Amino acid sequence: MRLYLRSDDGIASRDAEFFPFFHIADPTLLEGYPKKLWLKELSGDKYYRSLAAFTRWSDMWEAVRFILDRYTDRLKVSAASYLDVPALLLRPDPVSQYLVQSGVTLFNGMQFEDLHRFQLDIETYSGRTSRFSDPDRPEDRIILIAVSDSRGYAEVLDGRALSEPEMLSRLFGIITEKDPDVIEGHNIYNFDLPYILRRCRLHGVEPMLGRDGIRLKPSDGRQMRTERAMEIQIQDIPGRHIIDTWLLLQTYDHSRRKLESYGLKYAAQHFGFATDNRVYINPDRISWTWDHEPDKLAAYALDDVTETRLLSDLLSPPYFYLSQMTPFNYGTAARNGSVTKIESMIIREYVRQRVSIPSPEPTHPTTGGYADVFQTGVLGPILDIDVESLYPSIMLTEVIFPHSETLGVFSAMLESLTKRRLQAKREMKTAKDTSQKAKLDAVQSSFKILINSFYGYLGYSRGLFNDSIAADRVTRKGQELLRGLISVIGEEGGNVVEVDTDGVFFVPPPRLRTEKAEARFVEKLAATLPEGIVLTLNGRYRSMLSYKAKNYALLGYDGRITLKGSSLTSRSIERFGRRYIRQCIEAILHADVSALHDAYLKLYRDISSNRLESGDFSKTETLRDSPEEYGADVAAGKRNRSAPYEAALRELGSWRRGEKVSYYITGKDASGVGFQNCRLSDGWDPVAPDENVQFYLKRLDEISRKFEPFFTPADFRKIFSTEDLFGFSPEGISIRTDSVVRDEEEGDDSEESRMAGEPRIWLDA
DNA sequence: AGCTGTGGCAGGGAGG
DNA sequence: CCTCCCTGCCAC
Repeated sequence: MRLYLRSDDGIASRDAEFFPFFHIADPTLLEGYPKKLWLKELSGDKYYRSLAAFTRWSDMWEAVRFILDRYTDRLKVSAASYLDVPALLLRPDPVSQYLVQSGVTLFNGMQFEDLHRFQLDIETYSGRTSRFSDPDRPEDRIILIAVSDSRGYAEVLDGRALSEPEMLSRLFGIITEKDPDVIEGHNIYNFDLPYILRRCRLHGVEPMLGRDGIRLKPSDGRQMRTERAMEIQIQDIPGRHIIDTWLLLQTYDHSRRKLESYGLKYAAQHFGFATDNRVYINPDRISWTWDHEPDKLAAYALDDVTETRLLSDLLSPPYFYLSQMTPFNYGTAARNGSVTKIESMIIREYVRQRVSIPSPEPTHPTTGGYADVFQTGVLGPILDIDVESLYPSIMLTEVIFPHSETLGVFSAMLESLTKRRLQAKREMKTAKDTSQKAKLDAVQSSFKILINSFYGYLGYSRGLFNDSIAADRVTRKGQELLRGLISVIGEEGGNVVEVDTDGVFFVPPPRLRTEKAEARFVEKLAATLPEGIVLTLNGRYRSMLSYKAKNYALLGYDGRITLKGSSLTSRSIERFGRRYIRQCIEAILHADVSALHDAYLKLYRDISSNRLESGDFSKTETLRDSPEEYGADVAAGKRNRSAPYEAALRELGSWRRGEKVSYYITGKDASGVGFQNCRLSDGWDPVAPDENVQFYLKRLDEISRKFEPFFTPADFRKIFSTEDLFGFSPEGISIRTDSVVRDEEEGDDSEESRMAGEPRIWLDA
């Protein structure tokens, strides 16, 4: 056994802190030890030969004891349960979480196609209308299990022919027999697997999903804080990898932001692999369909697993290749963040060179992206340009890297990944074979995933090599580039409408008549940027409705309208409001003032005469905090009472963190306090509607007020009112376009304006 | 154990 | 009334 400790020439800036680790390498000596201890990746024994591991299993405990003896006051020691790691360690804080691999990587030489992938989807029954099926309620249960695999197999286990325990046993039988490497599902982490496990517990069936049983992780419940949060109960299915296409879809959309929902059916349509005869069933009609058209439900479930496989075909390959670059196995690589991956790669080099690792520095608030709106109203035509990979490009051209990272791994990695990505993209273009093309595309996407998080790492408070001053320099440079671009566009006769971080929407100079001329103009703009900063034309639009910063609508040359921004699209706006906003924007973009008035009038009448359904005026919100946390915060005066929580307290009593509830406002007048006048939407009765008409009419007017800036006050009052006894006429009403006046340099408070221009970073004197 | 960042808009309640 | 604070959601 060799034990490496930080050497005196280590690079940690604070000498008092260091991180010992041990490293033992020689895989062959591991043979003869119990499989359970050293087999983790069970895609077939042949892949284990490349695994580095401890010389002897007992060495690990020897090392732990050694460290404990010396550093017992500082180290919180935990034994890693995996042996596919040659180095581990144990320290008070972050490093311990990283599995460090020194040499050869898992899955080396394997292709994505080599994996045997298995898809799984369950349909469940709910005895109560419009509530999710609950695995802890005896009346609720699994009614169908659809399975398929990447080798053409597909089957539906049917609750009509089999009891629930029989279905479960059959499922485990199939999995054991097929013995796949990967189990895939849409939202499988949050729904299918936990549901299956709970039912297994209920029936006393062993959940034999893995090659060696299933391992559970007690949920600590602390993970619900973040957006991506989930209540993962499954730590691992030994021997198999779990791929959740729902998670992959979110990650995919994080950088592209094109998806309106993360539903499987929506994704299948978005990516264009939904078939014409696909069966669609409204989620809240599943139980009804089971009672009345069970065959239809079976067909639906089968379509689900098919689409899951196709979605996975598209989204999961990059993670397979990431597992070849990082010390994370396939399933983990598809689940953890990219910052973790980058850091593990850096640490790997430090381990290899036996240089110690610094601890994270406290982070300071840093400058962010530059966002601004210069014009509001309807403008066109519009060009959308953006700087490609703005922050990574700045880091490379300006040579901005963490100061504590002395080996230069960070910059070398970013450079090499960028180079290799470009190369993969080039090869992809010339590749003849479609499967080769697909592989290269996956490889270049996997590089992109890493490249995009180098900047984020700088400001990440728990990054071992973080450097928020460097992060601030990057964003400042980004702001500088954008401002430069804006002024050049202005000088050339363009009219900048809206800017955000790395992109600009502008009206090109009127002298440009053709698409070609626009492209040449963009090339000219690109030429004004420094070497290494690439500007591209992202899109062309017939017109744009500019509302506020980060809030706008685009009308494409194909007639399609896209809305952006929380004030126009947010799910926290009632459905009737979102629909109404879209109608209004469509009308404004087409300069159809009558349509605006009609939309207002119709909605006004629908609300007044209770013609809307609860789904139209309900709000659906996530209960992020548990009943206890909410109660405590309210009692402590840290937060106000709010309608969704109060309604849930009254009607449900309790809930799980992260559960969503729909509620609406009741009562007679619009001035009441919301949390005292609300009900869960389940209780709404179309025969005796009790929604607060006055309140929702007020909401209609509030929402209408968004369009105030586009009209003169008199015109606005005419359009958005019901007072048209003598008929409404759009005559003489036009849509306003305004330059946004900003009160810079007002001089009212010189201290404040000076501060605004100052770095937000402060350094110790 | 597992967790990238900042900036902007909006609604609701409490308190001046 | 208005302002402040908190929370949620969204753009990049």
